[in-house]
Amino acid sequence: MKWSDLSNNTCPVARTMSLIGDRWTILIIRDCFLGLSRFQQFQKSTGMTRHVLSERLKRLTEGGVIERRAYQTGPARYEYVLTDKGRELAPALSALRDWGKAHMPVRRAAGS
Amino acid sequence: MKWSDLSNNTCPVARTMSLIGDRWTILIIRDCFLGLSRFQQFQKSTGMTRHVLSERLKRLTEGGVIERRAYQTGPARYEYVLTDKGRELAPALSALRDWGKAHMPVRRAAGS
DNA sequence: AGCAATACGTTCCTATTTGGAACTTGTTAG
DNA sequence: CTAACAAGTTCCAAATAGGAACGTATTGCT
Repeated sequence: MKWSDLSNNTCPVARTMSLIGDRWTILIIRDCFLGLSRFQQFQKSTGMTRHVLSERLKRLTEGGVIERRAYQTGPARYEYVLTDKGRELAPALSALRDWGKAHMPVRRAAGS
Repeated sequence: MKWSDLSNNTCPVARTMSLIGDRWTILIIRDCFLGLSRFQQFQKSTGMTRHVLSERLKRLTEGGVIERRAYQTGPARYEYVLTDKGRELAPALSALRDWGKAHMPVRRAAGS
């Protein structure tokens, strides 16, 4: 079975992952909660490639988690902000953050 | 930047995702919460390939989320159960499930 | 004895996804 | 006229996932 066939799974966790379960996606959503909204901001903050960022933003927009909107014409520029649906991921993000704080200590880099 | 370089990120969400943020991983953890513990059970339940399942179980075991233990000798057979650390993912799983129930309706297959 | 079934994997090959860098587009500032 | 900014797209190589077959150790059936 392919990952992409998960969207009609009877399990709600599986359906959730089919939309936000790809690499990097949850970090974009985290950035949205932190107030970031622009392409370059996401790219710099997460370190992901433009290529993948572009694809993820498209998917999240189609999925209704974020909304794409022009913040200037001229050279058209867009930003991405959470929808109500997206904001309701707050409890999930909090839980993942709390778990990370409790169970995923930062390993100090060698030689520091 | 590579996905695999995320484990020492200063953000706890990023560190969490570096361990459980790969495809299928959260569905394995869901299955553990549902009481499944064996290789074939996970494979049947999620539909993922043995190949990937094997890799994920290794990683979750190394990460201390699950524990691998023999449930019979003879033909050695192993099962995988959540550790305390793993069980503490319950709030995150609940949040993802609730969000899926609320926002990810099942699209009925064509012709049903 | 010989064969199928069970069950945890590994191996091999192909297909899809990701990583990295360069390029595109439209406008303003120097 | 050139550089800078900012949101992407394009191209290619590297890594990961999908699918099927194979390996291994034992039990039960005939």
